[in-house]
Amino acid sequence: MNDALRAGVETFAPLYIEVKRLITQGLIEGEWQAGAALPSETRLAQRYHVSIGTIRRAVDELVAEQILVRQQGRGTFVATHDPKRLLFHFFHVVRNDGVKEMPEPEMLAFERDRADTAVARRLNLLPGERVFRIRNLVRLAGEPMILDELVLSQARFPDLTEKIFREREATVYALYQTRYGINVVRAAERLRATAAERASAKLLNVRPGAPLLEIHRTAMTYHNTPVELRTSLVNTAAHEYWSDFGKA
Amino acid sequence: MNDALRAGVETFAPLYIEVKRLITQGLIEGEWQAGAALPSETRLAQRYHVSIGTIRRAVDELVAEQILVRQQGRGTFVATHDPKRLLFHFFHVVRNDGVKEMPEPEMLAFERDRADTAVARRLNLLPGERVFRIRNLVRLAGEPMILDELVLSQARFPDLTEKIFREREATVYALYQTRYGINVVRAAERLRATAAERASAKLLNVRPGAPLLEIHRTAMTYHNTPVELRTSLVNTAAHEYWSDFGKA
DNA sequence: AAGTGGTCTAGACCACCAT
DNA sequence: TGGTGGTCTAGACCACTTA
Repeated sequence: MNDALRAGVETFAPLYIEVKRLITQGLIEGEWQAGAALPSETRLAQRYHVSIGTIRRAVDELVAEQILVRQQGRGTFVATHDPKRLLFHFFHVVRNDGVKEMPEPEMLAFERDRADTAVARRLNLLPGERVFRIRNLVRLAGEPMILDELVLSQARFPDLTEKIFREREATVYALYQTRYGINVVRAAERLRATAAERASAKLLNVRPGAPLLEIHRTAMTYHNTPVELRTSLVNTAAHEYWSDFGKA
Repeated sequence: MNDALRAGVETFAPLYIEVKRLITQGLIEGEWQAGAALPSETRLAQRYHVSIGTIRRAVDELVAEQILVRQQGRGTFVATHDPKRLLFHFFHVVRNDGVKEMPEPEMLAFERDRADTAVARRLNLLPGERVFRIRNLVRLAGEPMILDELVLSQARFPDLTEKIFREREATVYALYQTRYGINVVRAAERLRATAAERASAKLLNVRPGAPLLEIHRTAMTYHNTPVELRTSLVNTAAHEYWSDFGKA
């Protein structure tokens, strides 16, 4: 594109970074929906007036970030939130012997609330903005194992109701993606050990004061924009949190 | 290299993977020591009879794995275990407000033992092989915060003594690297919540039964070969474990 | 000024998938 | 058979470091 696309951009970046930004923009604007195929690399090269090598460099990074998926001979696709992706990329609790079990969530409460300063900061909202608070009990192999609370901006999920959330057919992130066009692409997690309070202990079937793993997650969409806060309490008597999935 | 280097290799892999393997082999054999510069990409291309593009592809991956470090205009270097690398890549405990504090370890015990079946499996040893067990109390900002136990194969660290370990000048991984030529390049960690036992509680200055974060780490060198097991007990009253460093 | 890594190009050939 | 991604090449030019 030789400066054509760069015109008007103050700060110059490598071409492949610009191309990556343009592709991401297309994803944000819904030009390519989840599961859809992108144009072939040849066509993308024509469209952005760069060589195929530059396209490949940009797509390489989006594939590394698990935003796109390449399939040789078929094409390049927008990653979808199927159960497999959830398990491998966003769910890190594993049985002691290494077996991954599919989480089975049950909604306990669905409330409307307002963001305090901490929530506002972490969700990029103003203090006092409306949020949903949703509590779930998650079972593994039928046993209650995780208690979590989600916080979402009402502005971002305008018509979300308790019924929609409870009766969804797929994972929570698939709901965000299909109904609201919000594609969660990354999650940052912070962990600590804590003691079970009476209410949590009862739900998780442990004694009050028992050690639980507390996980604070911020789930993000493109450009690291936060869209969901989640606090999980995990009974790690027979399970562990695996910190390094995926690498080599 | 057009099949020249591939001759004798049964299972064909892309050239850049072969080149990556050859460079890694050079690192294992000590051809390039920690901190040293590799030959320039032009020279590597000549040496392995491939184009510069293929060299770059191989080096790209080693850089992504933090095994090599590129510096434009200067060259490509073997990553060293300086305090900064430790903090950013291998030490995930951070103060609640996000400030990273440099860990200050104090050796408590240095013992010789034999591997039980679990240790043997995780360290790729035979049950009964000799190991070191080293316990440390780690302070953050002067306060006791982490209790850890390392398990190392005596065969891998032949002349290691209590004195050498205690009087080392740099980090543990720098010691492995400079004295034994073992470069720790990756660590896998599994976490759980546990209750403080009497002895640990006393050392960490918490009450018995207080929740502690238990971290099981396997530190690995090239080809995911395990070289160190480490179990840490962390007081997370004012600290957290950050799970996703480094990404975007 | 010389040498290094960083970007970008254009094109060849291969492996795989759909039809 | 035609289209897709995957690999590999050769070379140009740029940005940065060192001397």
